[in-house]
Formats: sequence, C-alpha cells, structure tokens
Amino acid sequence: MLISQANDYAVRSLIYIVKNSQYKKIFTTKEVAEKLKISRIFLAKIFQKLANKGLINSMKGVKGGVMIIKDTDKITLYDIFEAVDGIPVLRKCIYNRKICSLNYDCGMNKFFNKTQKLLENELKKVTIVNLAKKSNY
Amino acid sequence: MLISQANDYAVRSLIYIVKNSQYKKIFTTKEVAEKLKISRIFLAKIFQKLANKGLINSMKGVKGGVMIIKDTDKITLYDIFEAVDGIPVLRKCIYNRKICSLNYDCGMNKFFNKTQKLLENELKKVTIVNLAKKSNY
DNA sequence: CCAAAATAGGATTAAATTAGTCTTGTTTTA
DNA sequence: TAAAACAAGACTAATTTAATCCTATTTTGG
Repeated sequence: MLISQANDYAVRSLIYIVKNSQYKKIFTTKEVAEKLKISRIFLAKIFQKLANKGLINSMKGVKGGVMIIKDTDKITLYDIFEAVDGIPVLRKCIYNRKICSLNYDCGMNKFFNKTQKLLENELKKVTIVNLAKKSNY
Repeated sequence: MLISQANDYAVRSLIYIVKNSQYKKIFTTKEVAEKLKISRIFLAKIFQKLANKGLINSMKGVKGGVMIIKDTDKITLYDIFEAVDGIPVLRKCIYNRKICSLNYDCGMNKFFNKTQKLLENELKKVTIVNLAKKSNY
C-alpha cells in the first residue's frame, strides 16, 4: 500500500480544519483527534511534521493549537504526503539506483519513471479545498 | 513503496527467460537465481505463484524447470504483480471500505479510485516483451 | 528400481517498516 | 504559578515483507 495511515490522518485532519474554520482558526490536537477518532499523541506527531514543512503553524500554551498557514487552495496531496512520509514512490530504485544489486538497466526503469511522474502529477492536482468540498462530513 | 522486491524479481526473471529463449524453453530456478543474483529458494516461491496463475508452467524432476506458457506479448506488469502479491493498491480502503473506522466519504475516495484505475491501466500497457526489448542485459 | 535433480507447499524465522506510546521539557495565559 | 497546550527524541508494538527450512513428490538416466 502506497499511502500510509499517517498520511491519511493528515489529510483528513486538514479537511476537518478547513470545513470548520468559519468561526475559528486554531484547533487543538485533542479536538481533531477526538472528532476523527484517532490517537491524540500520534496526531500530534503528524502535526509536527506538517508544521516543519510550513503547511500549518502550531502555537504552544493554553489557547494554543494548530492553524493552517499555507493557502488552502495551494496545499496539495503531494505536499501533505511529502511532509508526513516523504514522496510516495513506486520503487525506491527510481530515486536511488544504488540499492539495486545489478548494474544494468532492467527495462522497468523507464516505465517506473514515467508512471511515477504521472502519479506525482495527480497528487499535485488535488488541493485540500477540493477534497473538503467533496467530503460529506 | 508500492512494488515489492518479489514483484521485481518476478519481472526480471521473466525478462531473463524471454531474452534467453532462442535455444531452449525450460529454465531451472537455479540458473535464473544465479544469473540474477537472488535467492534460489525465494525465487522458487515466486515461480510457484506465477505457475498458479498460469503465466508459466513448471515441471518437476531432472530436466525440469519452468517455461513461459502465456503469450509473452500478453503478459503485462499487471498480470505479474497480481500473481505475486495481488494488485498493488494506493490505499486498501479503495477495495475494502470496511477497514475505515469512519462512516463518511472522506473526500479522498473519488481521487484514489480514479488514480488507482490510471495506475492499473499503465500496468496493463506494459508487456514482458516490451520490457525485454528495453533491458540491456 | 533407485539415486539425483527438480519443483510443491506449508511452517517458520528474520528483517524492515509502520503505527503508536512514553517521557521530559518548553511555552503561554488566566 | 498551575494548567493546558505543543516539541522532540527514545522507545515499543504490530504488521508486512523477505527469506529460509523441511518434508514431500515427480521425473529421468543409469
């Protein structure tokens, strides 16, 4: 499976935040975790990663929480996945030829390169705003 | 990573067989494993799976080995991956909604469905003959 | 007819990755 | 200054993937 649980949680959390940000901008990990029925501590780790990549801002202290800071129509699935786990790859040898024990072109390289780009393009097309509109939660 | 080591071995083995079948049709696991520098026993397991799906035929006994039986220009990456590990999926929830703890449409479903189909189409386009031509081994 | 060379298939083990937790620390605000 | 929040690194657990082991069974040449 290409897309991890953590990636999934990240996307759903951002969707939740987008869909509930008419009246407030800051959301605690606790609130989001409870609403999505996921582990608070695990989600905190995920938010840390999103914050490190500048998708969200996190504020400590009472009244703290996280807030989306990148334009929500510019945050794509690609950005989120990259922040959480690194870019999802079909085969690691695409990006790191060294891990292959053979030193010849196995014939799959061209195919995987092409298909990887195709996949990345798809991931770049979908924004968090798109997704929020489609989610019926 | 979407494509496992076993899948990779399967494809390379078939490429090897295609590229070396001018003079003989039957190849032992031993020969293929040695040429590709992979574990003989592990490869045997992989060949079993390919045989169960009717891509190759395997013959026991001295002078035994495996032989491709499906038209080599009809064996696609999709067929091989499916035989070895099952169809590679972006997210399992695409094929099994039950594994999701939430009972709402998270917004990613449509996207993942579309992209999954796109990926599968790509996998179906590439035949083992194609790959053998591109491999420089 | 039997020994050697093959594959079959189930059980098991090992390694790697992913998922989740714990602990300690810092920041903020009422 | 205590409570509520996030930060970050170490750790543990669970799952998946990779690889091996063991006991058949089949085939063929001598």
